Amino acid sequence: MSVSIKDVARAAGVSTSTVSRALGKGPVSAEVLRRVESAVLATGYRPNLAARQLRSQRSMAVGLIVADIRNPFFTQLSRAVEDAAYAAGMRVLLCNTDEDPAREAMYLELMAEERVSGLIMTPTRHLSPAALARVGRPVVLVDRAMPETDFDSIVLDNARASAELVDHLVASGRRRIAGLFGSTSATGMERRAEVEAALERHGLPARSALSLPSFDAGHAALAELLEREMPDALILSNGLFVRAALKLCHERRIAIPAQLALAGFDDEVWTDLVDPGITVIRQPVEEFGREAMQALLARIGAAKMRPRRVVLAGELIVRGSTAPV
Amino acid sequence: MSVSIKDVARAAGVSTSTVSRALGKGPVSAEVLRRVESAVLATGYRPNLAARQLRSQRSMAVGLIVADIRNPFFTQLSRAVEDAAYAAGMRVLLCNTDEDPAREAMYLELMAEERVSGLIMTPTRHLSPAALARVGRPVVLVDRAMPETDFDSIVLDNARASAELVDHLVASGRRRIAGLFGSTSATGMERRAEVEAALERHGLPARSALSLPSFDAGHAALAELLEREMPDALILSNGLFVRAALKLCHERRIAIPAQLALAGFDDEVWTDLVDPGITVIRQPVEEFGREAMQALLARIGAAKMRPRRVVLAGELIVRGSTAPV
DNA sequence: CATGTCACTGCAAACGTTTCCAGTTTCTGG
DNA sequence: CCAGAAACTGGAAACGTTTGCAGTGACATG
Repeated sequence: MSVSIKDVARAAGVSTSTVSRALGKGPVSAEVLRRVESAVLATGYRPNLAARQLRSQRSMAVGLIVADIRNPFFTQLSRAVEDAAYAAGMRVLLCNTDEDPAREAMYLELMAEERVSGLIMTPTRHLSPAALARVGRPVVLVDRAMPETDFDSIVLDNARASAELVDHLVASGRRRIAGLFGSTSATGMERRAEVEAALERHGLPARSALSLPSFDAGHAALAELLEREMPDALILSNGLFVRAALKLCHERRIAIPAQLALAGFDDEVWTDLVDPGITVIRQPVEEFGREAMQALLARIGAAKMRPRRVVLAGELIVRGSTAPV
Repeated sequence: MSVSIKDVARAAGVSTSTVSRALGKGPVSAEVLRRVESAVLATGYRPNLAARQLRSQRSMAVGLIVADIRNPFFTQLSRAVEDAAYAAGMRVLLCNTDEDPAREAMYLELMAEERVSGLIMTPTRHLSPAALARVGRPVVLVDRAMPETDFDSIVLDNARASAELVDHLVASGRRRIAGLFGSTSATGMERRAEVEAALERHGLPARSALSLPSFDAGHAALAELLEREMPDALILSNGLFVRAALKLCHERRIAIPAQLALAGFDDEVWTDLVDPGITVIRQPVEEFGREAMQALLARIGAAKMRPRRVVLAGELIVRGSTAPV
């Protein structure tokens, strides 16, 4: 049916071992190499990756587990990871957990079955390090990782970014600052803590809420938050929440920035298209992806290394949504 | 090293064949099934997918080749495909061509090597049917497909959508209607032809330009287009172009809809957050993905079927960007 | 000339499954 | 009670590679 290495060997008049070595990096004579190459062309041979993987016990595939690819942050991340992976001759298996620990666990299983050579993921808060270790492959955590984790991790400097946001809002005259943070991730928790700490440094009260990181959940949480006691500024811990906040302001005819200032994480494509533009922390997402892949390849190469943590700085982009009143 | 089916067989006191049947759907006694299941648990066995694929010649993976996952249309599409695929017990291999025929060809090669059991793709205009057939796997085209293609395809009713856009703009008083269309896809070509036909039916002149489907290229093309002769309405054949047009209007302080009406394809998340909201054709993207996967599975099941074409209707969503002046 | 080294090659054994085949037991109908 | 079918099981042969081992010559070194 399909043409195998045997057909190539026959066409080139050599053994299958020699073909294998000619295609790989084993030592072969120039003459044989030439014959094998033309035999490959003549027969239209394509190596069977399953056979190769079975024999060599290496898969040339990495897993990428994110919450939801439709979140632009993860979209960008995945694209960067794919590019880096293909450049290194590896393929990517993408999974969406929808922040559901059960799906997360299922996909970890699947990755183990696939014998991926490594794993990049944005874990939920509920994933135990033990479960992660049980996968038995190198793992790199991106965007979300407890500070004291045993795995390599690439994260934003959340302390600095949170402080910058708070400082900026205070400088622009806001005093009643509320925040909404993702409830499922270590990152959400971290940003909340850092925002509260920064507020405390200014001697201001902290009003923070948690929500599942989805547009609808965020929208509902914000509605409730604004209901209780109207703040004069809102800090949103991710792009979905920023969008939900903006939508809510439109619906309630809340004037930005006059009545309410808006600032958050993630510089999505539309943040400078709306009026006023939204003040955000831009995260170096592409760099997250590249660094993650690089860390993973290093880890695959040398399993025994102390876990490495890469902390990247965000960039505060000031727009009209936080203009002084 | 890793635990194989042999270990399970030994633990359960049966042969490997029986374990295989117990795990698959072969006939086994209840007693043996029980023993095998507990042996699997006890040993922590995970089937080796490479071995399974090698032996059974089936890969349980489908390829998905799109232009760029960062385009929200493809993001949504890929998510829908993934969901449908995982539901059917299949994995997805995602590739981004960036509209580059060379990369497209390379990924087709790769898919062949992977022995994917099927392929879903949004081809560039330059991909020859012959090259596609050479992959030797079932292929389903999504979003982009010549009407007379030999492959299954899922497409938008571009004729109707284009006519609706034109009719709406004319009804709202516009007469100098220009369009920008993606140059790399059959869809861009089709929409251009249909828009021009609709304009002709109204006895109006057609002014259309082509551009690579990226934000920057679209932005540049639009700048040039507006330079030459200012239209009173713009039709944009994809979400990137809509965004580029809006950005350009902001930069040039062109008033929407007073000076220029904006309408296009793809209802991205921000189209109702900007002011005025953008009039668009909403495409049933999730349905594209589901239908594509379903068609692919059908085709995998029965190779010999006449090619089937699914045409889905878009929905015109009228917003302020095309309000009558 | 003897010896060792080196570059190259082929043989054959894996890698972990599934599946064909044949064999054994148990059930069913007459 | 027998024949035949049906249900279940194990043995062994694949699937297409890579790779350890051993063998061949060629060539340099002493």
